[in-house]
Amino acid sequence: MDETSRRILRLLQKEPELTVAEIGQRVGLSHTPCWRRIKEMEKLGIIRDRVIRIDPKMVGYDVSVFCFVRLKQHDEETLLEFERAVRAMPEVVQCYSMTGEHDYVLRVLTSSVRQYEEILKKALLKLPGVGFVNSSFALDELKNTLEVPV
Amino acid sequence: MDETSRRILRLLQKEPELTVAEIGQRVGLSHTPCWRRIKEMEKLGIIRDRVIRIDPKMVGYDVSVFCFVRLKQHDEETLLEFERAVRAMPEVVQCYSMTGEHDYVLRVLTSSVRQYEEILKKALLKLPGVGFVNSSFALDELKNTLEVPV
DNA sequence: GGTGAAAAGTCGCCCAT
DNA sequence: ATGGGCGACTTTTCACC
Repeated sequence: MDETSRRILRLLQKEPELTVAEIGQRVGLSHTPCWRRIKEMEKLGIIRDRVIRIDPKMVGYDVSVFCFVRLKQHDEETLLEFERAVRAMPEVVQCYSMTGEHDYVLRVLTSSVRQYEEILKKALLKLPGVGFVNSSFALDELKNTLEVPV
Repeated sequence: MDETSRRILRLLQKEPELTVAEIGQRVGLSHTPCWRRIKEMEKLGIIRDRVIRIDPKMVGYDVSVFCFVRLKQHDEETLLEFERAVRAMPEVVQCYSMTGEHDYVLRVLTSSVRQYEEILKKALLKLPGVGFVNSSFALDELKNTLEVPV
């Protein structure tokens, strides 16, 4: 990982449409070595993958909810069950275990506040081991990027 | 947006490596109409773009911090300044304005707890209008997907 | 809205340096 | 390690149903 590879990463993040040859050109490499560096970074796991981004609002998900969860018990089994259940819920797009007053923070996509009620009552509060849930609605998404400073 | 287009979206999300021809095959279309549908969804903004995902841990960002911010004042100008400043900080990968006890929640990437201190003192606490900051560290990222249920 | 062929362009991989 | 060249494959366009 030298400066050239970092420049390639920056370009790939900023302008994902660039072709390998174009990236090579901008970093002063012909397409073969540039391609090899990209493949190497993929193999190492630095580059995880390429994904498409869908605009949630365009398909009916107008609301993002942050949902702070405390568990009743903290034994290994409860944790694993909870985590498995969360991963299986497609509306939950992010989930982190946390320090501080809450055990987990989730971000949940819903079409409306009303539908969030549903998800909360029917799914979130019924997740394995859940003791306490505190929800905050996102009024606006100011920033949501995958770009990592390199 | 009929069921066929939704199936295309699902495939694009689950298996981004698929070629247009393969996707067409799976949804019962030849490659041209499939391609036209994808382009249409891009033009409509349903498909925002294609991005590469870098593994933050692989480039030295081992810690995600959730940072809850309350502003001192809530006039238009303070808000806009704060939001502009947040967007300019590359370590801040997500920022939402919120209902509830905090005005904003940010997710911040750092290399260590120590470096977070730095960012907190030198940047976050100095953002325009910031009154109060409460930070929680992410112990583990259980889920972080861009997949939207369609 | 659908098909199929053909063009343009990119990638992936050989080899030489 | 880099650069050049070439075949294979994908995307994109086009003519037509």
